[in-house]
Amino acid sequence: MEIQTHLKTRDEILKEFSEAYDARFFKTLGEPVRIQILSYLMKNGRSDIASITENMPQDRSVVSRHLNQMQAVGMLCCEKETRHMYYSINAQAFIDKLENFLTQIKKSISICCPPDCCSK
Amino acid sequence: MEIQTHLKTRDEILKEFSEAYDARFFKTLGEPVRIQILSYLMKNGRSDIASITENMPQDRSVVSRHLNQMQAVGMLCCEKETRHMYYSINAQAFIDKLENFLTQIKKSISICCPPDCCSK
DNA sequence: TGTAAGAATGCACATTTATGCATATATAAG
DNA sequence: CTTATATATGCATAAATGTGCATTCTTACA
Repeated sequence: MEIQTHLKTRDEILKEFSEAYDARFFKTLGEPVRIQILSYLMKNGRSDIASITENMPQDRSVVSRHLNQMQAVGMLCCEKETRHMYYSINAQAFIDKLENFLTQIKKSISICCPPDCCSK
Repeated sequence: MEIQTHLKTRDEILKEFSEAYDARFFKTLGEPVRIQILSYLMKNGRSDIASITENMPQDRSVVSRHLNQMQAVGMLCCEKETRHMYYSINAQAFIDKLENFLTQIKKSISICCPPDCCSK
């Protein structure tokens, strides 16, 4: 039985980094329009699509699609009530995803990077 | 003189959040090809463009442009030596940016979000 | 000085993505 | 049951982005 079975290899660390990475999540974060929606929800809380769209130049259908995408990647959650679709920030999932990625990045950089990796 | 001059208003918090947000940075993070480059640099450290390109299907010029963009948003740093352009992860700047954004998100959500904001 | 190697840039092209209109679906109200 | 409202979806279009080839630029080396 090996002594260091609990220690992770460089490859394992890098694999965990890759697994913590969600391209769609960051693509979703990369669009200013969606950050504007996020700001609105932080300021006004749970809102329906019509309310969110009032402060934006985009068409209602466009905002609807953005919201749908943001929900799909775990940033928001939604509930249908009567005719309205209410969206709110999925704070826990959102922060968890960012924190998890940050943790993996830190681990990968500290363990995997050779000394000359991060010069300057 | 007011008592709470050191306390930030909701609008100030949201403004700080907006300022911590860098669309280009997250757009850069959203492309899997660039994450592949990042992984390579984590594994192999400071490398020139030719070496990085060896393990990728993309053309050298394409990789060159990705690297340039990653450097522009603060993820990498580069040094020209003789004919070679060496890139390495700008660990401090990279992590700082992510941590700063995460901090602002947390602040904004905890202070700005109404109680019903993050239901479910 | 001429040649080769590494990288950057101009350009064209393909893919992705954002957008808005028209329409469809679902639900509330009269 | 008809109409109005809120949202979702099909479709076409425009803009952004990724890609590769050809060329240029810089620097090392013969």
